[in-house]
Amino acid sequence: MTAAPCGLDYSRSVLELAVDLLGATVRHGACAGRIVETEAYHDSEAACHAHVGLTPRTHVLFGPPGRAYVYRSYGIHALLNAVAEPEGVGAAVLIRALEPLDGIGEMQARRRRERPEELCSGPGKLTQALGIDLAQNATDLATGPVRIEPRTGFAPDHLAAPRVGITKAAELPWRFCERGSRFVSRPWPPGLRGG
DNA sequence: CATGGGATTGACT
DNA sequence: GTCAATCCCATGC
Repeated sequence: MTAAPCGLDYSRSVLELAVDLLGATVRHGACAGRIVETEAYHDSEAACHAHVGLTPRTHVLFGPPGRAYVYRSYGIHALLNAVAEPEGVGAAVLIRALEPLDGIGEMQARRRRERPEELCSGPGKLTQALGIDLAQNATDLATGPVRIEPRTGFAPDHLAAPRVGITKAAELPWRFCERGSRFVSRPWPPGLRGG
């Protein structure tokens, strides 16, 4: 038996952090959800924004671990990441899906959807549901407006698979989902389901 | 300064 | 299955 972790170490390997964030809670205002899907990004591979080096956009990624990296995707959506690894390394974990916990009425109003499965089952959906936008970029995830509370107890059983929606470094299995969750952004390929 | 490309989503055929 | 919405920012001239 290993001891249950009592905190999150954002400075560790982005792959380890991506798994460790499964089961953690994201909270913003009155809304909160349990992380059921993550993806890892690292400056050593081409899908990561930090791959181009230090620019105004990637400044946060290369900064201290444990901060939020929020950026606009396709001109429409805000996507939430947790910066990982020591300062000087550009790496982050993309939060891709949550299981809604608190403030569900508020999430339903923002999303204009009723079903819990449609509130946070995607990286753009969960930021809309929780009211997270670019104003929260670079804020501290332990003390800032957007907080991540470590899970209590053991890590959920999970599956690894290739990341979604990228064209570069698409072969790396750096997507992690809680096994059996109905709140993930999209179903697993046939044959992998239930693992 | 002009251009092009997205770590997406929802509506539609 | 296809496709448009819409904006930040990296890149190139």
